[in-house]
Amino acid sequence: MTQKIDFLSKNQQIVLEIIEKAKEPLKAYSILFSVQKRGIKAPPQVYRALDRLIKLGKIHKIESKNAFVACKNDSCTISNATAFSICDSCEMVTEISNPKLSKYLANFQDETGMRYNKYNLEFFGLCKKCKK
Amino acid sequence: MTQKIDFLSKNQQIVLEIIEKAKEPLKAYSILFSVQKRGIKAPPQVYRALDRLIKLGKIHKIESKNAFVACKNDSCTISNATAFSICDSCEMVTEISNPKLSKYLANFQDETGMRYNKYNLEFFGLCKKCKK
DNA sequence: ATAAATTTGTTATATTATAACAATGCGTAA
DNA sequence: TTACGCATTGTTATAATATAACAAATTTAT
Repeated sequence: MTQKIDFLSKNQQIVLEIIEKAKEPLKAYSILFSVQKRGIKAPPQVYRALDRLIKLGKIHKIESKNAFVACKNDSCTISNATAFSICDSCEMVTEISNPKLSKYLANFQDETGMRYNKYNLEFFGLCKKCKK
Repeated sequence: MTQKIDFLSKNQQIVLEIIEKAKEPLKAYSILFSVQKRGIKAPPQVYRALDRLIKLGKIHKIESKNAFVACKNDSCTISNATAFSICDSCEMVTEISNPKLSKYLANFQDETGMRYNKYNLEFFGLCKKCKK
């Protein structure tokens, strides 16, 4: 049988904890270094945990940064519709949860008639702090 | 003086040509291999050309694939608003140019009042061919 | 309990990208 | 013209990101 959908292995819990504590997106190798004391020794262990956590919607990957953030939305158990706000100056990343936006994108249909089951949107600009 | 904005160096022309000819997104190292006959020998030469072409809006990077596509929109000279349609099965990528979508995203404002000068959107699904 | 299947650990290596510095070209002011 | 400063290009080396392949351990099905 395949792994139960709501169960996290030890490694997955450790990795998730680190990412949830972090105030900014974490890189895979920085996660690796900070969990080496806890018994995770090699990249595949981290990447497997990351893959699984992504599938569960517990974390998201910021593609433009190759970094990972915890999903702030408690009820989010799928990872098929994500939008982020990224500051070009301080690199702050926040997840955007805007029902209008989600609805607009989920229903978007292009000229070819192709329909989508997943999207990722990354906005870049200067955050309030950095604009001052 | 800084490089003229509408002038492409030899390496930039070569790299652009390869990407324009390709029917699918190209990876940096696959570009490198195919241009070695033409005198480009090392990664930094390719990456510099790619960076410049991106800034000029001649090509775009598909972040989820670390691959590069030519901009189909002739008049596109900036690279600050991109949207792509990506087939999960055949990996086909096409640029979406939908004025409504662009307008919607360009004007999007989140709760924090942060304003954006750039966005990248990637849609995933099955293309017509693969859905059959 | 044992075989089959899945998950986890481990080693090695592939892939993607950039730092650092040298060589070359290019504009300009003496 | 030449020599100086500055930007661009070439080159070597290496950093950063990610996965293949297989072994060991654990779980599941019978």
